[in-house]
Amino acid sequence: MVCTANELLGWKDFPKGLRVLLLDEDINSATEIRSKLEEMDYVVSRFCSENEAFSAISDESKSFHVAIVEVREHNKDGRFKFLESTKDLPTIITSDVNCISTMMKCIALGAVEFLEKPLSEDKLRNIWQHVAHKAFNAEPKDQTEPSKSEKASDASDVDIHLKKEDIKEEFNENPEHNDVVSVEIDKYPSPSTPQLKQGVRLVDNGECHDQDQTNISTEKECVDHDGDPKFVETTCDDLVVDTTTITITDINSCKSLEEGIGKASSDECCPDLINGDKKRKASEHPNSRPTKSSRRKIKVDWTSELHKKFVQAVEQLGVDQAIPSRILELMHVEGLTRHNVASHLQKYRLQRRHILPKDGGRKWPQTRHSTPRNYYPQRPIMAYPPYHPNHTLPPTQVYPAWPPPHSYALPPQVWGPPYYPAWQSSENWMWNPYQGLQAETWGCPTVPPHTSFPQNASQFRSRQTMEKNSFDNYPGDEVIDKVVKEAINKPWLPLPLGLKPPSTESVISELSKQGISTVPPGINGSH
DNA sequence: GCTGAAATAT
DNA sequence: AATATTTCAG
Repeated sequence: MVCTANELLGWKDFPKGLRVLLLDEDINSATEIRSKLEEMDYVVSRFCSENEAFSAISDESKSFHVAIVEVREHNKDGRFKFLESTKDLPTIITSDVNCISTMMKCIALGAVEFLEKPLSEDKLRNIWQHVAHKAFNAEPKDQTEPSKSEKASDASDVDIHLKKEDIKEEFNENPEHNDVVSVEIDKYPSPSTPQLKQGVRLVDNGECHDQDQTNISTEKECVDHDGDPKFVETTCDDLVVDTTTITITDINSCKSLEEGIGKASSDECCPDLINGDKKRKASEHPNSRPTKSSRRKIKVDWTSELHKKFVQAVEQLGVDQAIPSRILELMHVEGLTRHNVASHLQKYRLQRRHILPKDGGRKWPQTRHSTPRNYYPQRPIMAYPPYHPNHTLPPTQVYPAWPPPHSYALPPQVWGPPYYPAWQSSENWMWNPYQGLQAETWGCPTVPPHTSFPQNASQFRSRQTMEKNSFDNYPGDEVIDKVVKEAINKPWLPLPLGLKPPSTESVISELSKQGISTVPPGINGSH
């Protein structure tokens, strides 16, 4: 009875000649359907009762590829029986009464599709799909290869299960419907329409069995990915449910750890905390709160803010005196270790060494969430935050004291940007108020090209002038000479570490000479 | 015990 | 490949 794939492949002009069993009491509708089907070169046998249909089916000489069965309130029991008895025959249910519970039961009993009357040509034209689907679906069973056949039946089971879930879910809101369906669903062994399958897959959220070996592992992978520091940027887009879940988890863990901070966090805290969790899990008891002694060190994410602090400290000490322990002291970041600082300092110095000899290397590898800030041909870097209409900030907010008080309250291993004005997202952090006034990158304060901000430019030019003065404090050599020259010629480039920034007083006095009287607080580490 | 450099890990 | 941590000699 069931059309095989081979048959289909050899079927010339498919679906012409498709034999359709039509079970419809209503002569008018039956006639209409028949004529439409016959127009499409389908072969239609119409029956008024199940018994007639049964006998036709049992007649070896006739075999049907697909059935269209009309269901009404008074005949539904018989139709249910018909469905149960003809599970191999793809059966389309049709009715002019759109009773969802009846239809659902039909579907549960194996009907491949429900079509509401009247049946248009469009609806009827593609009924062959069920035949094809059945044929291809049934193919493995016809073959002797055990593994394949097993797989197929597994898949079928999954589908059934999913369908069940689907139905239950859909019926949850309506208990009355629920028992109609639930009684017999379990017996349902049979075909599903392509549509159903698709629907099922869409509904599939990974809760299901079998297949879930795959799903689960995928999910695990996803989780692992999420544990990766890059998670926030690279989410598992294709697994919506998983992503959402993980994201929520992330947010939660982030929040819980943030509670100690009592302030808005940056995007960055989550990945790192997650990362830390992951590491802990990998090396210790999962879910256990890590004790300071036992846990492996959590990787410090040197965010731009943290690094800013670092550079601040280094500048404050001067390169010569900048040693890890003192930097650490000045940074006032709880949980940060001397080792962390030492390591960072090492990198800092190495990079600096690489930078100093020539200009070409004036780029620092950017930390995550950082954006290259050295050359922005099309997007000048500003030393002041843009004046957004919605963000009229008081001066103290634009130039907060350094370091901000919050940072002292940071819990261990949380070094998110310590001070983020509400308007400042990680995306536009480069507009931060310190820039240009503090060397907040690797000794690379970013200042606007003076064409954009003449006022600032003159400010910085004057700073550079003064730097030349302070340069006298250092033993000169060709390299330094070159560097200083360059620093003067290119005031927007970073101030070499070997050059100490001028004192606040001298800056103020210089600025006032140039007619700039308003100096925001917090400059040059003066808090 | 600290520092800085190198090695190693992620 | 970049960057953080760990190791190790001084």
